[in-house]
Amino acid sequence: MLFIINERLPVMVVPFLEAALTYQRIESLSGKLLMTDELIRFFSKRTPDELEVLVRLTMGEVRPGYEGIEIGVAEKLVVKALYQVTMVPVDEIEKGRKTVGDIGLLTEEIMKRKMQMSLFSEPLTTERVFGNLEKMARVEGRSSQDLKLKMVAELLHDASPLEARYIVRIVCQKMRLGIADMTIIDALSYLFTPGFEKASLDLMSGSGLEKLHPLAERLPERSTSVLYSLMERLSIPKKEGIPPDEASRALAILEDLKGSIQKNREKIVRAYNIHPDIGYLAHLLSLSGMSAVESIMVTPFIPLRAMLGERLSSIGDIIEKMGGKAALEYKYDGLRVQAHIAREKDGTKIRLYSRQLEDITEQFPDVVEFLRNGFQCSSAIVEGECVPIDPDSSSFMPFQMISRRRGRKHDLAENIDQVPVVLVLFDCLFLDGRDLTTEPYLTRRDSIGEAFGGIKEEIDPEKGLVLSKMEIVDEASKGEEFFLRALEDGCEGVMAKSVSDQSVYQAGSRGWLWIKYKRDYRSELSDTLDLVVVGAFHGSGRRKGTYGALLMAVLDDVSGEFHTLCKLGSGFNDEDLAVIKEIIDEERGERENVWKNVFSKMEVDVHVKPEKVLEVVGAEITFSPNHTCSFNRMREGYGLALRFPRFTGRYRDDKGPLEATTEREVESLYSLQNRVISEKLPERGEEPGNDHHQ
DNA sequence: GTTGACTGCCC
DNA sequence: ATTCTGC
DNA sequence: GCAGAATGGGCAGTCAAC
Repeated sequence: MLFIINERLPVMVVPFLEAALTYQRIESLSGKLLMTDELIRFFSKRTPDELEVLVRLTMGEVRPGYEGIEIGVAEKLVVKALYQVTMVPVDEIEKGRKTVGDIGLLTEEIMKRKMQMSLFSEPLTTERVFGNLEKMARVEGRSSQDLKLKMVAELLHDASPLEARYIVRIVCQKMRLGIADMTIIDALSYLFTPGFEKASLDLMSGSGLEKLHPLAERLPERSTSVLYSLMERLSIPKKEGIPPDEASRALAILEDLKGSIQKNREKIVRAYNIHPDIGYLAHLLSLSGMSAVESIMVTPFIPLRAMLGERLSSIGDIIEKMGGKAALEYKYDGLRVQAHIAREKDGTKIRLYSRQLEDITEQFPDVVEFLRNGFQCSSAIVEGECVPIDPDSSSFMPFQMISRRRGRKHDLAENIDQVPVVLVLFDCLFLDGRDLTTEPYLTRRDSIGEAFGGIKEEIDPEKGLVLSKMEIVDEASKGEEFFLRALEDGCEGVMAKSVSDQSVYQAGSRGWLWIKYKRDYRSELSDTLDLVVVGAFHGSGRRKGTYGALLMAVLDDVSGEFHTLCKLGSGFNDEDLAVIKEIIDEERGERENVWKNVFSKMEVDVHVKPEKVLEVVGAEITFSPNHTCSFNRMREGYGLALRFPRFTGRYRDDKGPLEATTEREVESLYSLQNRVISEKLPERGEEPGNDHHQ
């Protein structure tokens, strides 16, 4: 199935300018329907191969994400290429990045200024752009950076400024058009729903609809706006001077059509969720129509998109949302793993996929062994969280431990010894040839036991397979108790799961059948921090012209220095962004003037005098190689940082920088973060709060 | 051979 | 991961 | 409520530069 586009025939001739103009129009529009119309127009009347390439380009990809093919080019390399093409000095380009806030737009501007000489260039085709992207993804080894750079430069050289904008964005995989996978699927569902032509003819042939003929004639364009405005006008027949019975007949035809589009959209979405490659689906649709897409089924060794959960901040709300009853499961802090297993003639084949569906089998041979030993059926897809454990105490280790295994290629054997893991299973999506994604939660959970007989909720480092701890609750107090126990046992929180008959596995979507509930969603359980702004970073995209993130520090009240704990870029609304810009522009200054008592390893765009205090909340304190809070005090060579930091919306104008959270306070939060919980718990008669951070 | 910038992918 | 926004 | 786009900490790998 691995093919190389260049080798396919026929050669396509879609000018890249057409793509660029389409993208430009999409960006300038507001309203998803209008954007969809542009896409529809762009995608229509293409061969299957052309369509596939156009879809991939629009997604900013060469191959589906799960194949793990990397272009390996991002902003820094683009800056170099841009320099090669325009001879505008790198530091000038860098300066522009800060004011323009979008590497694509910046490229366009610089090209406009500097490119009078490219009259002899060859017009770009989408094929050529795509072909170069593929080459970029393929090259590696010595001088590969140079080659990639040359390929970007080559495209830029032949591109008009507008085309350059999008080449750069495609290369960096940041299209920011306001459309992405779901809107492309929308467009495809319009394009491949049959019946537009017939509806058009029907409307044209009826009597009394003459006023609508110009629109009805356009139906085969498959534009959303044509369909919607026809329907709107037919719904007010009197005003339009149309016979009511004619109108309702016509309306019924269009309702019908709209219904089919909706149904087809759902079918394509379903296909996408169980075969997450839109380029492939587009090709298939173009070649064989909807029926081919409908026949796509859940298949071992094709990873499904993971189901995600919504969030709520109280157990009571969760139980209410789920109709009075919910299953609560521990939410383990590790790597999400989708395991595909099948017995074959020459043994049991097993592959592991990450949440983004990358193949991570090679990094976890121990997990593969656990699965092989425990598996009692013929084929299955199961899902779980791979968590690092301390085998002596059977307690969980911090997330940072397992990060050391993810993606590792070297010294695997030692690494496996250093970071033992177990796989905590929580779902079963496929068993012995049967697709279970449409079965309710409790059925799927039972199937885990069927696949792995004797699997238990207790951690068994030898066996390596664990069933996620679960309890069905119908009152908040019971749920709270379970939640606190989860925290005590070293988990992030709980995942509530609907136990209704409708509780299917919603691959790829974030619905209300699963609801996340974490400690830091609850203010009583997570302390907020009052941090001092010491630096700022220019924003990009919709944050251009304001600061995208701030560098935040604590006070070391012994030395009077400010030490950094995190950057902060989440939790700001538009007003906050504007206010913060003013604050910073007031306090900013030259490094040597304003950073006399600031100790930071991190470079910033703008140095800020430690003055303003903002309230920040995060999930937990971790060791940090980048931040200077408590540097060398808790661990040699490391400081402390805040995981998942965000602004609470509260400006602590009542506090000066000397009243900010101190380094010592952060240290004590770090030491206490696992114990505080157990003090709030009733006795359990088991081991006391396990301080799982060694 | 070692280091550091850059990139991509985990959360 | 979390959060905000436009529709 | 959905889809999209801002942003966080931190890890490993790759490659260029030393």
